[in-house]
Amino acid sequence: MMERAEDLGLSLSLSSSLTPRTHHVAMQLHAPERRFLEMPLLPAKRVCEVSADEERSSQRGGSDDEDGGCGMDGSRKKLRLSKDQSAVLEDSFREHPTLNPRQKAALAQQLGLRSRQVEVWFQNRRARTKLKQTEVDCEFLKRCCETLTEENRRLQKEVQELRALKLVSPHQYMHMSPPTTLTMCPSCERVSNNNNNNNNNNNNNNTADRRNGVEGAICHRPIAVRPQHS
DNA sequence: GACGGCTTCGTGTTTACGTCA
DNA sequence: GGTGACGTAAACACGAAGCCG
Repeated sequence: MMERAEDLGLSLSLSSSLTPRTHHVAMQLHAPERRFLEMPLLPAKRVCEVSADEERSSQRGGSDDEDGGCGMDGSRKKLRLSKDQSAVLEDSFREHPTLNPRQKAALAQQLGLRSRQVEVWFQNRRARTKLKQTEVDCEFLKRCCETLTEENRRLQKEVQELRALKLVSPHQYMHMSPPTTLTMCPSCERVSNNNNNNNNNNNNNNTADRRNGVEGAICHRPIAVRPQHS
């Protein structure tokens, strides 16, 4: 079952997921958090019972198995989140791909989970989002590569034809109309006016592409222009 | 400025669980 | 109904980086 990109929060820019940690403490509760706090606690579908107010979230040493996480025989039991819990977490993720401690605690309390579980869910969620984004980027670059290969083939053919013409009649060649060389960047489909603007245009295009969610739309290729005949 | 402790994150791996042939 | 293969996701391990005293 494939999840749609929007379901995975792929509309979020990658950079937006990097909330500066310095803001964690300073951030105040705002609308989504208040909404979480106002919502009723959801019954957690648990494989084993864990007290809701457990707050030990040490990532190393204090494993979940110790702090109420099942597994009397040492095996870790897996909690399966309910649909409602997943929905709330998804909503929260759309609002904030990363959580500050307050948000995490509020979410954990609301869902009847441990902070550590919320934290792990967000980590896995970010990883899944990145994986999906990578797949999308890969697909995009593959298409770019195909386009460029095709273009390269066409241009090589054109060069061969021109060389053949030059051998036949240099005089005739000088009076020909310019060849139909590339005047448009295939990646960003922007027509070049002059060489000086190419780099700037390309950089701007990259920025614009990222804003539009087209990650990986990188155009470093110089744009060929029609030869100037003086 | 160097250092250690703490926390969080990204990344890769392990493993429990659900589904399906 | 039992079973093995496979996919998914929760949990974990580990190193990197930032912050703070």
